[in-house]
Amino acid sequence: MGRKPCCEKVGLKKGPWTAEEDKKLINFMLTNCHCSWRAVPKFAGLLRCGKSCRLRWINYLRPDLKRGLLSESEEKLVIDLHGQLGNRWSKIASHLPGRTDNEIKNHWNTHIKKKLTKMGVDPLTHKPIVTTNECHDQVLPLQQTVDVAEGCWEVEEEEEEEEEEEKTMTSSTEYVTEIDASLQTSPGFCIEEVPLIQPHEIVIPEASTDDTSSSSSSGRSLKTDELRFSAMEWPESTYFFPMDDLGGWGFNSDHTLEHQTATTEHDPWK
DNA sequence: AATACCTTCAACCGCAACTCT
DNA sequence: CAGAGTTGCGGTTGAAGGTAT
Repeated sequence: MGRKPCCEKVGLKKGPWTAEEDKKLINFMLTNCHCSWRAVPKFAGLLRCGKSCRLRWINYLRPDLKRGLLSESEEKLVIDLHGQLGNRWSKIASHLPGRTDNEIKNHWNTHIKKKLTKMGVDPLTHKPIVTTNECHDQVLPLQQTVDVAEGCWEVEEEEEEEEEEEKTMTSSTEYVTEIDASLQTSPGFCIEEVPLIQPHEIVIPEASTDDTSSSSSSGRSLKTDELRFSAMEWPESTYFFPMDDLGGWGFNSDHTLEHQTATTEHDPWK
């Protein structure tokens, strides 16, 4: 006898989520975050199983998610952590605020694996890929592995000019420590926890005088437009897009949620 | 322009771990 | 303590978009 399925699957929808479903889930999660996932679809009015809702929320809708490709330092950190932890993606993700295990796993499989292979490092073992017998069983110390990785990225930087980012870390291990410290000091927000925000608590900040916040600019300059809540402050990585030109979920001026498809010219992630 | 092939990543599935009764 | 229910994790799939021919 098998276990009962996590939910009644008959009549439940599968596949990509629609904007309407997203809206229902976000509205529900922002006001009723303390009920079980199994009950979420029922109360949120969704024809999905709880598991699917959980996945959608955690991997895509959660407001503290960072979007876009992993930065160089994040990639290095992932390699470093993968060397220590293996395919324990959730553990790795816990060191990268705003990133999900699924995202990191995907990025590893599509980008990092290739990069490591290209530079002669086995992505599974983190050992150099060798053909000569003399190098068999030679295990690279972790730091050496990372150094090799850094060499590769230096080459890449020349090819594609990267946005300058503060990379003062002398090693990825140090970076891990720093991130852990920042997590511990973050103002009362845990990735695993969704803060209870009532709709009336949502406030929109005054427009910044900073030119870079104008809607015509691209990329992370939108930071100054990020919305804040009176009850608490969302972490740095939280982005609620203004509704004029960016895709994704955002709040209208009357504080209602709305989804909008991005125009490619303004979508910072394209 | 049409087609085939490749890449990406959101979403699914099965199972293990954890929690509750 | 045992069994049922719930949650979380990691592997895998497949649709969509991009690129090559």
